[in-house]
Amino acid sequence: MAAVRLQDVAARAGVSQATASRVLNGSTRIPGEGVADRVRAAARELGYKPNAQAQALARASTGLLGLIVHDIADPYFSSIVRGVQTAARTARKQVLLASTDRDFDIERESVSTFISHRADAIVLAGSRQSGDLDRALEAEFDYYRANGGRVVVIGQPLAFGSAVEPENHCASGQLADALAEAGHTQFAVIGGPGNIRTAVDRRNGFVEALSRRGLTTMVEVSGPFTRDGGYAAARRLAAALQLRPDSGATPVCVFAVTDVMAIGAIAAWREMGLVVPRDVCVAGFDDIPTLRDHTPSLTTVVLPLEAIGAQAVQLALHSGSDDLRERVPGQVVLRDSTRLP
Amino acid sequence: MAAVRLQDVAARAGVSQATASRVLNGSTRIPGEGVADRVRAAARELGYKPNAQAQALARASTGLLGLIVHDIADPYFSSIVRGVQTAARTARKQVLLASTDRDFDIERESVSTFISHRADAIVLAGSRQSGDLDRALEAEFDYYRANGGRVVVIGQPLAFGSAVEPENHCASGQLADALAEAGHTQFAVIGGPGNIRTAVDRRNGFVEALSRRGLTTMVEVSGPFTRDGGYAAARRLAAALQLRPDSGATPVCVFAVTDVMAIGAIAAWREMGLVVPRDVCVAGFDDIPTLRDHTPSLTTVVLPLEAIGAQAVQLALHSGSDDLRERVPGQVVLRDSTRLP
DNA sequence: CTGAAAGCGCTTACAG
DNA sequence: CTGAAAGCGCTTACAG
Repeated sequence: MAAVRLQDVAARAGVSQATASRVLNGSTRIPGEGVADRVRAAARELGYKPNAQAQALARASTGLLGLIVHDIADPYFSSIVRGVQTAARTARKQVLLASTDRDFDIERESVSTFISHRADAIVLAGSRQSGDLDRALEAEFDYYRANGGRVVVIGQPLAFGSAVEPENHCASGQLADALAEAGHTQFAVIGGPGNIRTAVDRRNGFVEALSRRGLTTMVEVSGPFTRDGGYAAARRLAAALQLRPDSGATPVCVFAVTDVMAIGAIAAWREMGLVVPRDVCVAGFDDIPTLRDHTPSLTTVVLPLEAIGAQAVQLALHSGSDDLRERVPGQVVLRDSTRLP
Repeated sequence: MAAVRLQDVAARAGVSQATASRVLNGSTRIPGEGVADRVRAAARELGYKPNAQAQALARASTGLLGLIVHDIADPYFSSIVRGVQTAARTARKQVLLASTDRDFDIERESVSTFISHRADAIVLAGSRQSGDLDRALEAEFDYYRANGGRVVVIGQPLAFGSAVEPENHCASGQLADALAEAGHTQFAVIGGPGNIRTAVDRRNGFVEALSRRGLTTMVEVSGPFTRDGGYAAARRLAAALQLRPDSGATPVCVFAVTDVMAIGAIAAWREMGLVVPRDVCVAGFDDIPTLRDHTPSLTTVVLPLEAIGAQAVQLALHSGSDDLRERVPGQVVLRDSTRLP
């Protein structure tokens, strides 16, 4: 049994294929009521389903939205994807998903494949190298944009394309201020990869706000943007600061540039017998959903993750060749993990 | 600037379109070296990218894999999706993702859309109503399968299609046994929706294993398959059992049919001043990644979530019209949340 | 080994 | 308002 085609519907309704097409999909010029009804009835009886591939070929657009994330299992990204999904559904777009495992080769391949599939837009979530963008990737995007494709990035402003930009630098500064005003005097940082813009911005925003108050970080360590990256970095940090359980000393306040890293850090310290916030304090960034049930509750900068995903879809759907930029502020929330005695 | 077509490549290489097609995509009968090289060079110089839509129309398959989950932000599903992504990538398939928000209407629409896009296979993750499957959904699938589409479900065996089935009933029984052998004597259950097969199987497996030992649950409550569902159910359970902080009584052991619900339950109890496992014990199911950094550590049944996603892809890619069934055992792991004094 | 031509299932000017 | 026909960009028997 072959799939029923538009032609089958047309034959059954006793009209031409063009007419059937118009009543079933065409917007303007809907044929006379009687005809339209006959066509719709025929389509229903036959169980007609338009072939999206054929429609895409005949029309300009595919209705496909390409979405690329570093790791779909990371709560930061899965929250964003949720927002994208919801917005895409109301816009009647289908989402083509790629999770790159933080591998830039895979990322580039994904872009290439999405272009082959003629996605109407490509959303790139997760920051990239700052400075010189991968040459090959840029070439892909140039080609894509030249052919009418829209690209929007979440997290880093590229030299081209639209962007949804969390105010990482500014919000990190506000976090530093809030912490200092809460009485913290000693700071340290667990940063991310040096070629990831988001990591760098957050670290800089924090450190610069501190220096404005005449404060300096005692130590800085860094690692991959993952739970394990935070875990490993935290061990090095503990060694550097010679942290001891219940030493009685004023706890150092550590800024982990990501909630996920902060959680890894807390796990590492717990294994060493260190208690947060008694022996060491820590703040994160993002406000991933997981935090809700984490102990101790984590001080962080709240980012509206789902809304960010939805906004990316809005920018992606925006007709017009101009590139848009949407800034998203973060909100500092102090919780148990930075509570002073 | 229009996208470069195969014809452009052929012209530049001085060969026919058929030849260009064969060297660039066709498998058998690769033309002579010289010709092939010229075509490849032309394709590279022009930046040719095959139009996947056109290829899909001309060939039989689209290379698309439709994946439907209840909620992409739920760690259970995002872990599975990660496994699907990885397997799909190695199989060179693209993933079309739909997150339904646990709405069966949206689920049906997603299936319908995936069929329109002529996905080669559709993977449905998340259990459905047991018994009478949504009539409309079934009709969609019948049509789809009749046209060569493969469907594979994760979690529930449908009347048709392939399936990756965690051994919910059996593993829950093993969990009950392990708990009883650890010394627990009083039990309760936080179950899921009555029309969700997975929830029912897990509850039954647990309760039946208990009864084999002459034990009965003291109370059973249930709620939606979510963190908040577990939270609300836990409050009702606490009221029913009249749980009090530090009462000194032997803690009741509660089986929440999902880790996500168990985490919500612990949060509810914590707010009531109840301490796990001192005042109440709890075990979950799934072993979502989040558990790794949860306090207290949660007793659960480990399911290889990513592997399950990967297996679903294998079944989806399996050529042949026969339906396959893959059973996945769970492994009980006892942790702090059920530790007796 | 290579090419001319038909066909995949739709949409959309262009006529009537 | 409706239809005949061309075209979207590929693949693939069928000939040569």
